[in-house]
Order: sequence, then C-alpha cells, then structure tokens
Amino acid sequence: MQEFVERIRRVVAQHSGLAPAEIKIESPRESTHGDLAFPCFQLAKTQRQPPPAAAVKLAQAIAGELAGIAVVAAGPYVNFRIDRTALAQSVLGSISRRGARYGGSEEGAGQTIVLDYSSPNIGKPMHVGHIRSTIIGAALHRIFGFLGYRAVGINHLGDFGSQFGGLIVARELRRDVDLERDPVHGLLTLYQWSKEQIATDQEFAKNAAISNAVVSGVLLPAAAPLARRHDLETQAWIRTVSLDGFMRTYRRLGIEHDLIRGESYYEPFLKGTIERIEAAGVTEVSDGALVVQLGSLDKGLEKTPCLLRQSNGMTLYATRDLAALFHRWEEFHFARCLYVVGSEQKLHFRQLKAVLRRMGCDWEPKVEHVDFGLLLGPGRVKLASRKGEVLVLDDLLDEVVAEARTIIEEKNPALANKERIAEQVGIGALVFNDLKRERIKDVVFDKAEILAFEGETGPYVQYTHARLASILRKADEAGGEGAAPDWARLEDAAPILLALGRFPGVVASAAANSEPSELAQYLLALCRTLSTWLVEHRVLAEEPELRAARLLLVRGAEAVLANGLTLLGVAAPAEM
RNA sequence: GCGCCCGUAGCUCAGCUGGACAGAGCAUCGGAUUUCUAAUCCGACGGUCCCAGGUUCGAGUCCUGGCGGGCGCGCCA
Repeated sequence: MQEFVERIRRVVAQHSGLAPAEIKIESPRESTHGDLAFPCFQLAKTQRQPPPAAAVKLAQAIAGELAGIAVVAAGPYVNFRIDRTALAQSVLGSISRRGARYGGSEEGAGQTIVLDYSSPNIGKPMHVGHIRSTIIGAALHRIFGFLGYRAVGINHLGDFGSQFGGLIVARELRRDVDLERDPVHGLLTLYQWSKEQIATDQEFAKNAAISNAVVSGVLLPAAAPLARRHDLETQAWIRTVSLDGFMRTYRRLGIEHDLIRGESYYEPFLKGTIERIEAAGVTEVSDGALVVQLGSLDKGLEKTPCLLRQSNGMTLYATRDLAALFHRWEEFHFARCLYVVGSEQKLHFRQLKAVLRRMGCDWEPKVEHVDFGLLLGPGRVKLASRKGEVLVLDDLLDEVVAEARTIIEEKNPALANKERIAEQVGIGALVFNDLKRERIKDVVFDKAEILAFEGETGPYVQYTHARLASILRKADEAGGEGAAPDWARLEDAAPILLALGRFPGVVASAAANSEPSELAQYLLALCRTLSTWLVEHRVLAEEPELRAARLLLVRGAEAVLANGLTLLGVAAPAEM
C-alpha cells in the first residue's frame, strides 16, 4: 500500500515542484472518488490558476507515468484508483510474506523505549482504578516491540508509602485472616481494618507509626521497641504476598513487565539525587524544605515549586521519581521514556520535566507523560478507594468471564474448550473496552457496558476473526486445490484490501501518538467492512480461481485481525 | 483566584493532525438465517459539531474571548 503512495508522491513531486514530504496523499471518505487523492489547492496557488485547472493539468502530466494506477481529475482533486490486481497482489503478498509480523517494522531498531505502567501499591488490592494504566501501558509495550524498539516495561510498585505501618500491626493482631488462600481479599480486609483502627484506637495508631518509621528507615530497628523489631520481615512478607496476588491478575490479563522495581529500589539513590540537583545550583530552602523554583521556566509553575525534601528530612514522591528518572536515563539512554499515569498527575510530571530543564538535561523532551482520563463511578463521581467502594479487579474479571460463559452456553453450546474461550472472550471484552476510546477521555465505570458483547466491543472483533478462521479451517479440511487466484475478481473486496494495506501505518501512528485507541478503532472499522462483505459473498462454494483469490483475502484479513488483537492484548481464538 | 484538559445525534464515542455532502455503536422502529458462526448484516429515525469573533481558497479540526463540565494547585502519592 505504502509503495503506491510513495510512487504517487514521487511523480507528483516531479511535476509540481513540491517537495515529496509536503505532498499530502489522503484517502477519500467517499470510495467512489478513488483509493487515494491529492488536493490541488496549494499547487493552484503557486501556479496562479484555479484549483480545478491545476488538477486537470497535473492529471494529464502524470497519467502516463503511473502504471497500474488510474489518474482522474475531479474538481480540485486528482484522484487515484489502483488496479485491483496490483492492489491485491501487493497487499496480500506482503501479508503472506510477513505473516504474524505484518504491520511491524524495524523503525525502532537500536532504540530503547522505557514505559512505566500499572504500578499498584503494595499492601492494597488492585482495584478497577488500576486497570487503565495497566492495559494501556501493556498495549503500548507490545506495539513498540512490534516496531523493532527495545521496549522496557517497568512496574514502579508503590512499596514505600505509609500504608505499611498499619498493615504490619494489623497482620499481627488478625491472624484469623487467611492470606495464604486468598491474598487479595485478605490484604483488603487487613487494610480496611487497619484504617479503622488507626482512627479509633490510639495504641494501634502509635504502634503503626513506629512500624512505619522502622520500615521507612527513619528509626533503626535496634532503636525500636522490642515488639517492633520484626517489622522489616513482616513488610517483606506482605510485599511477597501482595506481589503474588498482582502476578496472578497480570497473568489473566496477559500483562508483562520487564522489570519490577518499586520505589524502594531507588531508595539508595535518593541522597545522591538530591546532591546532584543541589550541585546544579537550582535548589533553595523555603520554610525549611528543599525546593526547586520553576517559575522562571514555566509561568504556570510559579506558585508550585518542586519539593525535594520535607522540613522533617523525609523525601517526597518527586524526589523518588527524579531518582528513578536519572537511573533510567543512565541505564538505557532511552529514545522515549513514557509514564502511563492518570491525568490528575499532570502537574507532577510538568514539575519533573521543568526540574530537568533547569538542570540543563538536554534529554528532557524524551520524557513524556502519557496521561489518561479519570475512571469515574456511577453519577460521574470520582471512583475513590474509600472503604466499601473498592471493586477488586479480580472480582471484575470473574464477573466478565462468567458473563462470557453464559453467552457461549446460549450461542454456541457445542463449542470445545468452553472455559478457555470464556476466559479469552470475557477478558478480551474488558481489555478492548479500555482501549477503544481516546486515552484522555474520562471513562464512567459502567458494568453493563463492559458486559455487553455486541456492537463496538472486543468480542465483535474476536467474532469476526473467528468467522474468518472458520472459513480457513473448512478450506483446509476440503483439501487445497492448486487453482491460480483470479485477482481481478477481488474488485468487490477493494475496501477490505485498502484497509488491510493501511494496517502498518495505523500501528506506526498508534505508537507515535502513544494512542492504542487508533488501532482499536481501525480494527472495528475493518470488522464492519468485513462483516458486510461476508454476508454478500461466498468463498468455499465458488469456482476454483475465484475461491483461491477470496481465500487469500480471508487469510490476509484473518492475519491482520489476529495481529491487531494480539498487540492490544486481546486473544484471537479461532472459534467462539 | 491561577494552571491544564474536555465539550460532535437522546446516550457512549470516531472523524486519517486544515480538505470533497459530518460517521459508528447503543437505544427506538422495520427487515434479513434451507448456503463458510445472526456475538452478524440491511433500512428508518436522529446533528445551529457549546456560543461569538478571527486566520484561511477551505475550520468539527488552528487562534482569541466567553459559557458549561472535570482535574490539579509546598512539606500525601
């Protein structure tokens, strides 16, 4: 596909005097106009003639030089229509050559992209609020890998916070809570109970504070009361149990990280980080706290300096993130470092970048906050992790899989591997649902929407894929006849061929914009085109040459859907 | 108050980074299955693209100012 665009661009450049880069070739909305189009408004201006005249002149000039492409001037546009045989051979040929790698490239060869995503807090269950960072980040991780980048996914666990003190004490007092069998709900129980106790029980609150000081390194274990000296062990144990729970959830969701590095990992670097920033001469002391003033670089940050150290000596979120950032830069020399974190933290990342700029780090533009909108509860209120309101992620997964199971029982009771497919379809619905909208849009958590498997959903794409896979399976069973495909008879499938040809560009654009929704939207549109075609055309029952051509088309479409779904983290079962 | 984001059909959203008559899904109504999966498809209904200016041959898309909603704003993360 891209080869046609390049050829057109080259020829237009020769005859217009415009640089190839500034020649925008677009795909007309209305298919009757052609497959590709070049608007002549700019050109008309430089040639000092009306656009339609420029279009006619250009069309006449280049018509002979584009073999296999019909050139027609239509009003102010020059439209191009690619010969169907050439189109089919080019698109289906490159899909069959590249197979599962079709859509990928080597554009990222030799470059590293660091992605920070998911990053839940140890000691608390993963709830629905973590789902967006996790799913969007993991999708981007796969997409960059597909484009040849070395993608490094980091899980920046929140294992440093003040939630530990209460949990440690609660753990000791509530041995009745079973953390072995069900760590997720067990920890949730302990967490909620400890918050209650801190509010109501002074003795508990005091012990929690001491424990917190011990695990935060403020109070040496040797100096702590006898009862609190094992806190580091308990903390490590909670971390393990908690992480086990996360890993179980990640496995179900198909989430992978390359590195699990919590905030505590960077603790040894905090001192050096502060010294480094001080050495750059950008710090000052304000009300006893160490800060970097940022107003000189960014007027909007005048009243919000970056705090590096509290007046009590403790470091802050920003300090740890800066330590991590320096560490990552030195380790990877990344081409981009993406933080997949909610938009409510925009100020924080703006501050970090401003600190880097003040320090003269020229790699500051490579650091990007890939922000996404809020997950809102019913009634558009912020979904807080307040007690009672937490919806544990695993419970949601169970629910969506149960729904898939019910629907399979209703639609396809004879299916083999029902349980496995239910898992794939249910999880697929959930994952796709989070990727189909533009990142920045707020999402109202609506269980009914997640459980709906019709319309613009993951199961719709999976279903379309399964129908194609079914045709291919039956073709294999019937045995292959070696008829030569009659490409010219794929005329009625031109919209599909054009869409399949666009796939690599869509993947590249989704990566460039860190926007998986571009890929999700593309897949939905492709499925609509395919579904319409499928009701009007047969494949297996046709005469050999037509059958062969359509089989190649189906094979190509199946591959693109499978590749696209896989990139998003949605399974592509052959039957459902 | 200041900073940033969002505003397209009753609802949820696309709209290829400024191009041809603004498109889907859901909901409502009406159709399609002796034939490769009806989790599908076709049709109908539904729009002052929040408002007002501006830039441009051309604006849903860019700029300015409003209006409405959201998020954030020094010792939490």
